[in-house]
Amino acid sequence: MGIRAQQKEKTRRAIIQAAFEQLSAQKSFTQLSLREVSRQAGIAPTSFYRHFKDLDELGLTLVDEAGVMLRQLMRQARKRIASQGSVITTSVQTFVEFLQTNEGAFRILLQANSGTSEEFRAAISREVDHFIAELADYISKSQNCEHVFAITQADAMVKLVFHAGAEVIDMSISQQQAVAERLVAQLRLIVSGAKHELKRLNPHH
Amino acid sequence: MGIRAQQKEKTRRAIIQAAFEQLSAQKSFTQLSLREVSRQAGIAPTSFYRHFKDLDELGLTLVDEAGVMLRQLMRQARKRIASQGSVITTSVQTFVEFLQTNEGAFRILLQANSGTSEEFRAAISREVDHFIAELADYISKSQNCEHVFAITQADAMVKLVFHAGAEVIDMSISQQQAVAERLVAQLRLIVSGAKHELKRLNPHH
DNA sequence: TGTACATCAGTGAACGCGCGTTCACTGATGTAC
DNA sequence: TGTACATCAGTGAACGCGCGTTCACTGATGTAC
Repeated sequence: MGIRAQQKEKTRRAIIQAAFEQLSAQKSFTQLSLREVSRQAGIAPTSFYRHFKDLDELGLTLVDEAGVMLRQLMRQARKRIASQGSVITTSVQTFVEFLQTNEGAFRILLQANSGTSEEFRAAISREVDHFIAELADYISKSQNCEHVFAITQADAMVKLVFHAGAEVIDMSISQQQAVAERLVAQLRLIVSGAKHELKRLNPHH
Repeated sequence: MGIRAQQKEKTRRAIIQAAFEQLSAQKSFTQLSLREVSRQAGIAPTSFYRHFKDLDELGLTLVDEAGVMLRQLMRQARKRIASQGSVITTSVQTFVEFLQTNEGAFRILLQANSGTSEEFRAAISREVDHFIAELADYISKSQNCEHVFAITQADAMVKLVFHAGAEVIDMSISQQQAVAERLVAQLRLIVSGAKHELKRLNPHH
């Protein structure tokens, strides 16, 4: 890669990073401004257009990046589960750690999808659904249950996890602990309920 | 109430209604503009100030109004449950009906709390927590279980319901049906899991 | 009931501001020979 | 290696726009006597 391409890539990263950094409880994606992001990225507002057609295109890029991180999270959690067991607590713990490391990335997915273009919302749904589908796969294998039943569980679990994530991200550590514990209890309820239901439907186990 | 006070109240209602009407999947509360709301309410932008200090104050009013509607929803659901039984499906059905009747009101609560003032988010939390507390009360009575355990269940259920509501509100009726069914299955999982856990902890029942 | 004054919801003009976007330009990097 | 030209990331000036907010005002409604 030539010097010019390297520099361009560096600027592109600066824009993306600036956008992630601007996301907070007080400022959601829809409230980002091209000028403000450019300012923080250290470029003139007009330079923004050398990298993205508009803010919406940047938004889709942010969602993609966040998706990549989600997949890293999954891989990491799987690795830890394999070595430690205790699926639920390990997963929740891994998730909380990731929240802290990749705050901006998760805000894009957790925060309001509202007030954005249909395309943007679809992109977020895609990432979340992908996450749900992977979890459902895991569940249907380990419980040897129907796909729909696995999806029902996975959907509930992921939504509770993400919702808790959205709460946790702006909390003090002590409050985080309480939410994490409640989340673990809730996930256990679902797992326990699923076992119960399965037995009821397939008594020959 | 004099003519002047009546007219003032009427204008105030017009502002609130205009704000609710402007909320949609594409436009969240943070994206409302004082001028646009005033335009739709049929008044000059400057008249807005005769009723609200600023948009934030209007926002808090909208949250209050939505809270009132939530409480109506609860009363209605209770009444129906008493006469029909089948707690879960009745509740979900009641909720879906309410979503359609009070769309704007629910968007305020369901949509992104993000990108707003701390006060605004606190007001929304208050309404939702109140809803959760009422449900937890009901649960702890009917299951004769510990308060924390009831809260865990209620929190999970309300969050799943609200999340499903946020999905449903912009869907065609056929898609709504699928989400509603999945939601019912998820709530059943939680109830079933709770029963299971209770038995495990209190075998002398 | 009639009159004189006070209140105050609603208004139009005007303001300064940050925004997204366009344009022609610069000068370092890349390429062809 | 050296030269002449092409590319293109980054720029500063300029634009029109909708915004929130202020101000002095109007005229219907309310009040006191």
